[in-house]
Amino acid sequence: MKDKATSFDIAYRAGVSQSTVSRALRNSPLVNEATRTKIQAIAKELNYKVDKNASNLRTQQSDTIALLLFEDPTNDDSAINPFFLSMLGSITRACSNKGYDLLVSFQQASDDWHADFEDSNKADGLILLGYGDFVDFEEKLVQLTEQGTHFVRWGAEVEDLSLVSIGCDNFQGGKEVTEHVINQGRKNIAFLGSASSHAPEFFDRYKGHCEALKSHNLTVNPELQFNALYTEEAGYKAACRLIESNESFDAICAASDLIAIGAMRALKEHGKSIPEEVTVAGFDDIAIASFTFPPLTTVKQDTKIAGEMLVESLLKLIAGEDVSTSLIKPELVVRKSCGE
Amino acid sequence: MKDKATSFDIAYRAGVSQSTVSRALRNSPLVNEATRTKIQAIAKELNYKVDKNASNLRTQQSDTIALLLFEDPTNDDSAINPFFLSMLGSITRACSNKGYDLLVSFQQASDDWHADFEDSNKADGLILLGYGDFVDFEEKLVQLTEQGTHFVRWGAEVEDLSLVSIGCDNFQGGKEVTEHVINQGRKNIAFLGSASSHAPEFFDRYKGHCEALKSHNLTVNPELQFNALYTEEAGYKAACRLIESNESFDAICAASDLIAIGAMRALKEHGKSIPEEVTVAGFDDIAIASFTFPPLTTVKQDTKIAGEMLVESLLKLIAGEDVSTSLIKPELVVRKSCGE
DNA sequence: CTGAAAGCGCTTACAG
DNA sequence: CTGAAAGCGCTTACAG
Repeated sequence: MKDKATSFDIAYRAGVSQSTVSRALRNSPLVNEATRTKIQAIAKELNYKVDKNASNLRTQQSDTIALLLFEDPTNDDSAINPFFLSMLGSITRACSNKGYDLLVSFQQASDDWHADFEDSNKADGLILLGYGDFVDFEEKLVQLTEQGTHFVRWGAEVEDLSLVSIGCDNFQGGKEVTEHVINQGRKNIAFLGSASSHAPEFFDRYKGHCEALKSHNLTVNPELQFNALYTEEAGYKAACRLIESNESFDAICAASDLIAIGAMRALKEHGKSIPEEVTVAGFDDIAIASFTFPPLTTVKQDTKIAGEMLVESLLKLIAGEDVSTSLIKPELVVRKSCGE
Repeated sequence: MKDKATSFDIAYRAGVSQSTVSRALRNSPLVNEATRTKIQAIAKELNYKVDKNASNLRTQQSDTIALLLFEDPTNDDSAINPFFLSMLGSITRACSNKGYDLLVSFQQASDDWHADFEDSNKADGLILLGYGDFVDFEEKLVQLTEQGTHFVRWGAEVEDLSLVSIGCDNFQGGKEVTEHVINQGRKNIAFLGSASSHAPEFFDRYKGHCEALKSHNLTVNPELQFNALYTEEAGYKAACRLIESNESFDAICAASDLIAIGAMRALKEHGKSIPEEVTVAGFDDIAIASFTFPPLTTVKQDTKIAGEMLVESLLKLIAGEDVSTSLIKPELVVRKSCGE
């Protein structure tokens, strides 16, 4: 491998100063047209690329965004949650489109992740994405804000904290899907998913769920809510508890598709037909949802739009513009798991 | 936001020189224990982080790897292929474990992607991942090699090119799955997937497929091979062509799970029962494969191991060690789409 | 329009 | 064990 060319090499060949080379390569209008053309030709010929470490050091910005995907530590080695994987893809694409590079990092318990990337000048800003106990997480958000770090996060809006969140309107989504289930004639509807401030997204979906029940004059039976977090296994177990509880139920609204899929597995094992005996609905619309049997009725969170909004909001924030928290509209996707 | 602290700020507070600060923070054995402790305490207090641009510029390395995911340009805005998405996740995790950062970039037609990251000193090496016409792609690989870029790629081994590839033993996988189908009593087995050097992975799977047929004294009928590339839609269309061809067939081996899923859709639409009338097998074992109806028998490519091997091989390469191309063992995953 | 020069914040050979 | 100094490769105010 030959040594990399520097701007001095180009200057030498072009018979100009290194400053002029730098200007020409940045398309500065200060530089003479002919000189610029010549310099750019030489640069191309030498396969020259501006050294990003040097230019970033000089300009104190990196044109790079860091994506921190934090996960439940219990979930160590297993597959990444498909919804977040899809977000990862969409954010990567949105960054490419904006000419930014994306540094991706998975975070576990490490307690100083919050600042590393921006403080070490590797990224101009951060996108936070993931799950885990929100109460623990909140402290870190406060720290980040205090340090003046530029960041946006995916998730539910947080009261009393002035940070930019992009999230799905979970309340609305939970309400719409439950209304659909009610319209299919179901009355005893269980909710599988944690309903506490430790998992605010799920909690909002549950609140929307309850709202739908109330507005249709159905009673909210707390015995029909079972906690479950982020895995298919959690959904399976919650459904087993529901079945063994002897509460009567004819429908399940799950706080996520993965939970719904686990619930379907439990129902099948217990000989319950879907959707005849029990209908099942999910949330997220991950790719798998179209392929379950029966295909899963769910609420789509548009990851493509979400990724674009996260990136755009962060870039505005970095540019010093005002950015407001915003909600993405959920969309009911009717398949067959709640009847035709 | 207060200004970031530099090593000079720390030096000032600690009453030592900046060189000593730098040494202490890098845990150099040269530095006195007490001095080091003191300096590190101050650094922590000031929330100091080494400026990576400066240190990378100085050391000429970045502790960063770039992942280039190139895609078929026709596939512009749709979802990313789930198999590659899963690889992305596993590579990210493997990098984290090794203490490297990962720069992710999607590449389309752009014709000078090959060098950008390493030449601009943003990354120490490259991982190439993706699909598209291999013949076009090959030229770029040659260029990369000539420039002395450090890179590894996921994919089939390439003769005559000395580059490091990590890939699945596609021949073996194609052979095993076909043998399974034969053992289920099927004789007229169609293959859905391109069989040409433009898609070497698929081609190898097809070769393994043919080998299995031959070794069981079944004739290879070229009329039963239909081209299809990387999408569910392509699989659907190929299966339609198969059905309309009036060739008789009782089984389909697909070159990927996505193709298999598309084929299942076509079969169902044409009223063919799976697995009774036609069995279907895929390749990859993407997450969706367990949830199709019936669940898809397929060949697993272990993305977790693959990601680790790609990262480890690249790090060795960067360190100047010899690395050999290697193959990952495929694993037959029997579900119900080929009968019990 | 161009050049000489300073400086971004580190790491590390050199000298002690 | 520690410090003074050079230098990594750029960008950009300053002077012309």
